[in-house]
Amino acid sequence: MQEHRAEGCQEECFHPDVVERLRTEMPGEPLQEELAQLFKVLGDHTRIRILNALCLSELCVCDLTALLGMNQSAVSHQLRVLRDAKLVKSRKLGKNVLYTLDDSHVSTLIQTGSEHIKEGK
Amino acid sequence: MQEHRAEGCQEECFHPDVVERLRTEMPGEPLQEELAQLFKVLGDHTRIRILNALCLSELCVCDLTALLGMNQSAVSHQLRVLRDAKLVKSRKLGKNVLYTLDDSHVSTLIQTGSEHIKEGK
DNA sequence: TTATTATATGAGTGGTTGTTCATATAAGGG
DNA sequence: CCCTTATATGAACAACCACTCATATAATAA
Repeated sequence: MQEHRAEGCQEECFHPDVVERLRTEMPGEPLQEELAQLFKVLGDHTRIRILNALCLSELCVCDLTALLGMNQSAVSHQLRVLRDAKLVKSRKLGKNVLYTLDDSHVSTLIQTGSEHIKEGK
Repeated sequence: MQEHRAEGCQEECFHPDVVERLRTEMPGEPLQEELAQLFKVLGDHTRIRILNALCLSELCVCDLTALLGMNQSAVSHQLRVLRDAKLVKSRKLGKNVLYTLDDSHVSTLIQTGSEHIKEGK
C-alpha cells in the first residue's frame, strides 16, 4: 500500500515533516551543549550533597569537609567545578572561604528533581 | 584568643553547630544518590537533544535517528537509559515505538536549566 | 513459511572524570 | 620574620560511560 509506505521509516523516518519542523524549533546546539554540561555537573553524588547543604546554609570548605566526611582536596576540587558552572559563589572571610548557592535556579532544579523522584515512588 | 579559636577550623570546622544541624535536616542519602543519578542521566548531549525533541512532539526511534543524524543503535541505547530513569515513556504502534516525556517535571527541569544558562549570559 | 523493516541489546573500546597524594598559595598569629 | 592553618591545584590512576559493531527480537507483508 502506498499510504503506509508514506508513513514508514525506510525512506527517512516515521514523521519526516515533524522532524523538519523540530530542526527549526529546537534550541540551538550551543545551548543544548551547555545544558548537558550543567546537568553533568549536577550529576555527581558529592556535588549534590554539597548543593543540598548550601541550600540550607552558607558554609566554608572545612564545614563541608567535616559534613561530607571526605578529603579536603576532593571537596575543593568539586567546589571548583561547581563554581566554574556558576552553581555556587564564594566570598573570603579571614582565612576561610564561604560558599553559597549562586541563584534560586539551583535550588529549583534540586527541588524539581527531588519531586520527580518521590512521585516516581 | 579563646573566642576566635571557637570559630576556627582546627578542631572540627568553622560552624560545628550548623554542620550538626545540617546532618539532621538534609535529605537522606538514598534520595541524594537518586538525585545525582537523575542529573547524571540528564547530563549528556545526546540525551538532552532527545528530551528537547520530545518536549515538542512524540517521536519514534527512526525520527530521532534522522533528527540527531546518528546511529540507530546509539539512539536506542540512550532511550533505554532515559526509560530506566523514568524520564521518557514509550508505546508500540505497529513496527514502531513512540516515545514521549514521562511527566511534566522533565520539561520543567530542562526549562529551569535553560533559564539559568541564559541568565548567566 | 520467508523476507523485510524497526527496534533492542551484548561486547568491546576510547575518552572522560572523581578521587588521592603531594604541593602551592594565602592569611593570621606570635 | 617564621609558623600554623585554610584553601587551591597539578599529576596520576581507577572507574565509568557513550559510541560502534554485530546480532537478536518483534512486527508486518507477501
